[in-house]
Amino acid sequence: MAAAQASAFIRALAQANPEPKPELEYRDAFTLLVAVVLSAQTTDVAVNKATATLFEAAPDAAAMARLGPEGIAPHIRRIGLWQAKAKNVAALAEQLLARHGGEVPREREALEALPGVGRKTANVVLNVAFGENAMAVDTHIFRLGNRTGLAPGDTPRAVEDALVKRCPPELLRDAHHWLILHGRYVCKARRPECWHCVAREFCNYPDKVAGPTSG
DNA sequence: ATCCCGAGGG
DNA sequence: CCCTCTGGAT
Repeated sequence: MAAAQASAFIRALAQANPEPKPELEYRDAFTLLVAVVLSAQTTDVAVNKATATLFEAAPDAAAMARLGPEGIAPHIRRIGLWQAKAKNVAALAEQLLARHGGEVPREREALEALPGVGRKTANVVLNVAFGENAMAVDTHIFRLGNRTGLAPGDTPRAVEDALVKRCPPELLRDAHHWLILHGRYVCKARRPECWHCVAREFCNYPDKVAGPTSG
């Protein structure tokens, strides 16, 4: 897909969603970071429920560190991998205090050095919370990038690089939400619903699904 | 059965 | 590259 077509693809999503409602509701760096750390192999809805009570008990790194794994666990028992995540989040809060004055660092290296934080989580925080030139690639965006031709690549990193290169810079931040929501609800893994896709005319997917009964 | 906004370790 | 950690929705 040419660069111009990639821009048109993303602009079509933008026009359809002037005020995108993110699945994970947080834009503040600390709450977003914790929410994303909790989100592996779990639905966004479950994470939002868990974090609602968790952040009431511990709205910042200091409070979260005080809570500790045993204090965190009861809030997140309904989500997958909660035992490891309770430890990670507690350790994460402690390191934020010990090494970053209780704030979330803005540097990729510092972010990825935190327990439970890999490249994907770091990219979400860099992009969504800090507005940096980064793009997180999850399973949805990976699939969408390849299927549509928007950002092809055989590794998440390759898809990431293609997206950062092709997305208009001023749209990069919100594109994260647009793409992930589009991947979840329209360009789905099993039955992509091409018949009401707003970017259909810019998509290279060869077998565009015609209607609900054809998939 | 299969999937979900992964990271860490072998 | 592979595996494991884990629960809930569909």
